Amino acid sequence: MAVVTRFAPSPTGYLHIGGARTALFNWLYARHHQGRFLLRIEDTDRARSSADAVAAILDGLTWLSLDWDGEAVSQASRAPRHAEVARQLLADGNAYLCYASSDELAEMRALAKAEGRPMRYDGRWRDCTDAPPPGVQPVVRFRAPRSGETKIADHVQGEVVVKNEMLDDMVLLRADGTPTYMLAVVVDDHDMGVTHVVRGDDHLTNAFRQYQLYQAMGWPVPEFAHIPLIHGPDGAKLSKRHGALAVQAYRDMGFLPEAVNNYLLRLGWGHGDEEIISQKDAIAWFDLDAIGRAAARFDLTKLTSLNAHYLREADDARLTDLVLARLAADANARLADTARDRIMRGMSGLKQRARTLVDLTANAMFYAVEAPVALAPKAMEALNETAKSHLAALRPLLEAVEPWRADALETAVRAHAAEAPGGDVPLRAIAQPLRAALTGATASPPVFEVMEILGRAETLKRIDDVTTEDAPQH
RNA sequence: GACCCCAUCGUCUAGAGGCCUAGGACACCACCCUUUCAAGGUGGGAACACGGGUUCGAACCCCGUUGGGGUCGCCA
Repeated sequence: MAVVTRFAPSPTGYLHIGGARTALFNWLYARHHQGRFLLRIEDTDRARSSADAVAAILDGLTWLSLDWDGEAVSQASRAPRHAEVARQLLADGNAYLCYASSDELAEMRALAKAEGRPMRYDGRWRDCTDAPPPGVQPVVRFRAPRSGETKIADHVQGEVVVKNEMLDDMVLLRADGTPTYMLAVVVDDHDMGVTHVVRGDDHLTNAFRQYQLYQAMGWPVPEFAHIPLIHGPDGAKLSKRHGALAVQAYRDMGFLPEAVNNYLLRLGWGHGDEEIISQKDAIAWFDLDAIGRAAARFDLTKLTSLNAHYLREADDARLTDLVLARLAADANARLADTARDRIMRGMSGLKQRARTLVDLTANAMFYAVEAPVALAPKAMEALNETAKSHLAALRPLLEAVEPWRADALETAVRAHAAEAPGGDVPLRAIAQPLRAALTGATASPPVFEVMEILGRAETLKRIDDVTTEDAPQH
């Protein structure tokens, strides 16, 4: 049978990093088996759902290139079908009407708490033949088995058993006739042909009640895989207030989607000693049974390291576009006409020195702007009097170098350093001031490469800017 | 509190009774390379939570303890 998985977020907020991992695992499993990966928006709680949240979720999945098959299903739109199933359950005696008021429920809750046991509906309407109280809209409750036990063979958690007496009669249809999550998720997963339910292990206890519902309807029960939640760096649960950022936040921080995917994949899943895993390999290797049972902590440093790797591998033109877009958003950047061309040509040298797109953009700034460049404090320090005299002595030589290429420039400057009056000067005594003058920083791509890309005129202008008395200071 | 789940370096993990004096990655330290910074190379410190079993033999199996986590809604 073809594998069908689904990702079923509720649109009450953005797609956070934990949800993204759940989506990734579902996607990977489906693609591994050449099955289908479906998307269902669980919006049965109308009050808390929003179109913005749906848009943010779709945007997040798209950015991670987790494409879903077919149209995203709105769970709310399927309410009539949910009600239909509830009616069938009622007709079959697997459900009943419950007229208990919220006050009565609150009493049960209070009593349960006082007695130190979990809140469970006491089933007072389960077999009640009394006349219903006037004016009360009933809810539909599931008639859950009261004895025996329910067993789930979970792909991650293994075999988990719970005594049926621990489970109460859950609400299927609310007083207003709308379905609850428990009913909707089972009906939809069944109707959509979902074969494997992969979700956070906060749903593990729900799985038992859902299992019973499948049984009551006589439907085949899907395979389950409840994956551990992601924790924050301090081991506490990752919450929106505690590091569970929207995937878009990682995009803004300058991470590449492939790095986020690789990182998320390695969080709770491993394949031998493999660390850098391409999407192709991930699809080939992914397996639910290899998912770890313990919760993992989110480590931004490791994500950053992975990102640096993917940045180095990324296509220059793609990175140039990304950097330019960030530069364009920076109101302070005075972009030169040649910015794109220079950044594109300098990208291979730039990208291997950056860990995020934020770094990359900052480091590309000296290529993007027109002279004079802003000097960082350390660059200013490097440009002391000795350094300036070296630059001044170098200037006429640079004016004459042919061709204006990195290799020729390096040969010329090295020769000049070796022939310097008063013994040879170490190359760095000249290269560092040059770097400071040309890039405004003390670290950059190879300085001769920088010179070639900037061109003779721009190079000389930048040298003049720092060797002239009224050089602009920033 | 009840029920359920989990437990290998700081972090992510490999490990499915002997291959483990526990491997890899990130981070950290040192050295090499080097025009800077990265990258790369080499080396280093760093873990089987604890206590009982079972076994010729346990990181791997069992029990308990401790410590984490999850769930207990007419939310999803």
